[in-house]
Amino acid sequence: MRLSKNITKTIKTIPADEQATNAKLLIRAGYIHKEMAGAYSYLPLGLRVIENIKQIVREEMDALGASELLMTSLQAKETWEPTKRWDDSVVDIWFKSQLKNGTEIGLAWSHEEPLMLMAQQLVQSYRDLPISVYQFQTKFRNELRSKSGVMRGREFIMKDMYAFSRSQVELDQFYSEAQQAYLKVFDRIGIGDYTFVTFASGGAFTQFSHEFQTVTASGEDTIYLDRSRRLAVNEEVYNDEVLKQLSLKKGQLERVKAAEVGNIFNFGSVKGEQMNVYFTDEAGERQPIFLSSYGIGISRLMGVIAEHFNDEHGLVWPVPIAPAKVYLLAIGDKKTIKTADKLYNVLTGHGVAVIYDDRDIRPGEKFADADLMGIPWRVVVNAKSSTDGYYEIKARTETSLKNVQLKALLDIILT
RNA sequence: CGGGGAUUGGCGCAGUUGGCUAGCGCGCCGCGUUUGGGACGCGGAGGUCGGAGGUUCGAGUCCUCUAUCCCCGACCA
Repeated sequence: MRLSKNITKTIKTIPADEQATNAKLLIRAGYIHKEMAGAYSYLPLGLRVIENIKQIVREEMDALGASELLMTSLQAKETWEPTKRWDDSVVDIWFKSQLKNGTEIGLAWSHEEPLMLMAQQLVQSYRDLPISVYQFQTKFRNELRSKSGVMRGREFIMKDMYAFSRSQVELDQFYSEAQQAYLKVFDRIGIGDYTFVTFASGGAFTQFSHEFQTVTASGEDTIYLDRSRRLAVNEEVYNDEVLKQLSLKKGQLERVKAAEVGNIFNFGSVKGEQMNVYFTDEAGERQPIFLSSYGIGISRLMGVIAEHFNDEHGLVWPVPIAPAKVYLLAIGDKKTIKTADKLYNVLTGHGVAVIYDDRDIRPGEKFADADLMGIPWRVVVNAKSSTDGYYEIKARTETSLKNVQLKALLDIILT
């Protein structure tokens, strides 16, 4: 990406209508644009981060054997009535509208019910099971109060996966595999060390659901964390009995703020019974389908990571999700620029995502923007580079510079 | 939904007790000098003060209503 072609410009002043660190940084660096409270657009850089997160999640979900689909955001009233969840007094975050003919519709805040209805049609036999699907979808939730930048929006991107099983045993098996896959995702994204499986309220179906909570001061949740066991309990279910049940010791627990980046639910056969989704087993008996669902807040993750990884100069993206691996800039005359152009092509040719600052501005601004945008590697081509073949490279997380030749440069960047 | 704060060029802000052509910084445009950590000089463009109504000779400034944004709380399948 050539910065001269990018619609985004970094800004020095902090947006007055944002308090949250993630929003301030993401807006200043040109990753997102605020449309209204709780609704943000993803600009080119922000979209790359979103896509990078999605790709990691996609790979891990695929590894579980799930297949990707994409459902509609428009939902029918009838779909939600069997479970009573169309009712505003039961689910109070609906955005509702209607068709020209007066038919009521809702904007998707979850896809559990529509997915179940789809399964009713597509899944008939035990031979069709187990099966799991997932999607990256925009969810709409009419929050009374959205806040904290992209961490709690009225519109956000979520990965939701649904698994259909033939029995509780089969469900539990998948559930624990998915849990491992989730840990792997957060590891790969760069927040594995700060993200913990957390026991939370399970709703009407089971005693607990499992959340994945990332420790951060800006989090909305309070959890009690046992670091040695890498387990936590959400404050909402925290009591002596629960501690005993999980054999957690009060003295070893830390009370910390955290942001929920994932949540997995075990619905058992309840949903299948409620919505009349059955399959025929080996014996020819009609059995309710077992459902479990698995969410990851994709856009919230971007916010949580921005909150966690930054310094006084700006963002500091973990390498796997950074919008580019390299921030390339030239300092010097036309000949230097030509050398930088060449290097840009070489790097791009190796599949490296590069932000090439080809703007006609002073070096200081480029350095400042490289830092603010939080790109992992900064490569400088200077007047000498074209003659001696050395390029300067610096990591965003360090202050020391290295001068290396192309081969060494590639070694550093490609590993 | 309860409480608190805010709304003035693209962004961040200042505008004393109501008073003349509404200012400043950043950004933007032009010319020149600069070029390894957000340069500098000169010259420009751009706002009718969130919206509606009112008080007044006169309203960015006072009153009423309203919209939006931020924060705290409540809420969060």
